[in-house]
Amino acid sequence: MAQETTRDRITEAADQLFYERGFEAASFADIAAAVGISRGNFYYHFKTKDEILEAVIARRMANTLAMLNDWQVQSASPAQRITCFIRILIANQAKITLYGCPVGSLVTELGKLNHAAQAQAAALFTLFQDWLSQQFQALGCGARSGGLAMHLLARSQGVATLAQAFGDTEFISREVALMQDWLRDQLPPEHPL
Amino acid sequence: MAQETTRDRITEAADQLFYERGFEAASFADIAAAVGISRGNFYYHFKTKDEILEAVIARRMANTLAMLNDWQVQSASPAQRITCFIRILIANQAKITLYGCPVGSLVTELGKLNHAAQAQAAALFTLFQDWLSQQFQALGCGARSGGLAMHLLARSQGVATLAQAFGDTEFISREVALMQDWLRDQLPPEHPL
DNA sequence: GTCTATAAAGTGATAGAC
DNA sequence: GTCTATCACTTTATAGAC
Repeated sequence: MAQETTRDRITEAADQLFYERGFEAASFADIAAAVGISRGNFYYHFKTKDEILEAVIARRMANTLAMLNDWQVQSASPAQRITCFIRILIANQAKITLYGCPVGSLVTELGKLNHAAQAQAAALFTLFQDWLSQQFQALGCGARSGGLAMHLLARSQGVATLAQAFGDTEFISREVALMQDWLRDQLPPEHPL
Repeated sequence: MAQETTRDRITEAADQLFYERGFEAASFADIAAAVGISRGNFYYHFKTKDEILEAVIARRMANTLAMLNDWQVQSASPAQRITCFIRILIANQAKITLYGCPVGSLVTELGKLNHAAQAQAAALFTLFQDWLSQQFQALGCGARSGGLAMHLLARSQGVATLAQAFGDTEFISREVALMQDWLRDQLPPEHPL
């Protein structure tokens, strides 16, 4: 692994600040302060704010792919892999309660701003959707797989939104249990949990 | 009904722009242009941007209460009333596909901004939650009513988020059908649809 | 590769004429 | 009640010294 460049440190700080404060609200000054460099130095690494956003989305894509591959390798069955997805809500409950879903909130904001990068950000959803769809396929759900994947994605989005609105981690636990019940109901007899 | 005041026209335009562009991104200049008055005149009616936000939230509270009362009066059964709620997704599908849910996106943004009005905005969710909870109570769902109401609220939030992300109205239709199936499953035998 | 200084435009907000 | 003019500040972005 190569040494972490200043560019990487900027991207990392921007990733976090875009999540915590939103894309527009997070200013260059905020990011520069977080990294510990001057605003001027900034433009040596990124020419525009949109370039930083692009780098942040690319970083998230890479991190998401790595996570999905981890789940793919470390889980024994498709049903267990889907359970990994459902349980991110638990693993990240503290941050979700404060800031919502990093993907959902970014895509929503970019949509309202009519920002060209909205489609790239939405591709993060597609990453999850395709992967989940593959798992449902492996379970034998056939043509229903894509719809089941979108359904689960929507469920977790809604949970994140309401958990943030009310600052309620208990709600996350209850809904995660419901999603696991739902998953059990989708399993064909030949693929129990 | 009294004549519409300039203050009302400002609140109405701000309501729409906060929805379409977001609270921070919608500037005084934008709102003033939409109403057709000068920026200076603005401050005769509202001293700060937070005051406009307060007025917008109050407006939405009043409109929501009126809508819930309408459903209460015009529907014959609790199950039909819950169906009214589910079907807002269909009624507003064009705007939802472009801008997401007006309540969810506002609450998420205000949370990220650490804005004091986040709690007031979240009270819009509580309005729906209490009303839905009453309907489930009337159906005989007892202690489960509050949880069922939150569950349905989360489902519709998730659908709005993904529909905006992908610009997909078809997805709304499919998920609305699933929600109606779900509702049917919650109904006790003595309260069919 | 990092800094200071600064430009150019937009923001919320104010003062005062009419 | 509405306007114009303006302030103080922040934003993204640039220029040039080191």
